Amino acid sequence: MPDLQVDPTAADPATGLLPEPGRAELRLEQVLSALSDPLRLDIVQTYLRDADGEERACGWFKIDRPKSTRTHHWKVLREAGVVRQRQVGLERRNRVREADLDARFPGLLDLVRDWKPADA
Amino acid sequence: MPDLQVDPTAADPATGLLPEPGRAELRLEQVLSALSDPLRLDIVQTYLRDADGEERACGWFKIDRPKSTRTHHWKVLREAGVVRQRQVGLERRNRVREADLDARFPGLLDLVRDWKPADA
DNA sequence: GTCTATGTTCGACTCTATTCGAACTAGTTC
DNA sequence: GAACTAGTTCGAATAGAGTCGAACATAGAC
Repeated sequence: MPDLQVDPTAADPATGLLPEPGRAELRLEQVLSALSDPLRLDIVQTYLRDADGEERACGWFKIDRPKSTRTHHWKVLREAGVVRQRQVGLERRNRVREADLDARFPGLLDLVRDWKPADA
Repeated sequence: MPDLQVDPTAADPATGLLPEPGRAELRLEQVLSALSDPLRLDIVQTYLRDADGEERACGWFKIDRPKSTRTHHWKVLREAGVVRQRQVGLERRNRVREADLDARFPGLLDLVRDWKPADA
């Protein structure tokens, strides 16, 4: 008997979109928690500064960590609703959900854009 | 031989101020981390909404947790630079560092003020 | 088919956070 | 002095977050 359930971790076959919270489901505490890690803060800042609003594959961000670590952080960001991920062939293309975050938490992304890392 | 060092956790004898990071030392990731806990977010929001800018003792916030837990959360908030604590007699009087936070992270406290808890 | 590239999943480990009770300290009041 | 109060400190238990290697999956090029 085949399992007719849909894998809740899988990408939408039509759009390639991975599951994410809707705009109304965004939780401030979860977003803050996702952004409180320096590595993730750096990912989001790099996107905001250099990605020109385009989708960027994980590899575009030069993250000097093992692949499993990177996957973990992308997942945290996606589940908090900070980034949207779309599967295209082998790549997972990412973009920060600027419109959703600006609508729900105005000014927050500006703080991330202006952030200066501690050891800089 | 007496220890002439000053206890770095003690209140300033003159002002009663407990040690805290200066405005320039505030770190976005640390502030976000401090605010990512629902209990602490509630503390800060309660102050912003109801404290009228005045100092408030810990007991003024009706926090339904053991005393040791409350002490812990106040310490996290103070060390992140979110609140200032002043020892006055038996009480520890608290205030959110609105001017410092607005200067370094404009808009952040507005998000806290407008936050709606999950189970509300 | 093989090879390569991009990323996931799993399990384990470590480190940090959170929670709390019990004992304690220090003002205040009597 | 004793009693009360506001809060700390310590130690321990538990839960959670970050890190990583090894094995795996899948798409594309050849």
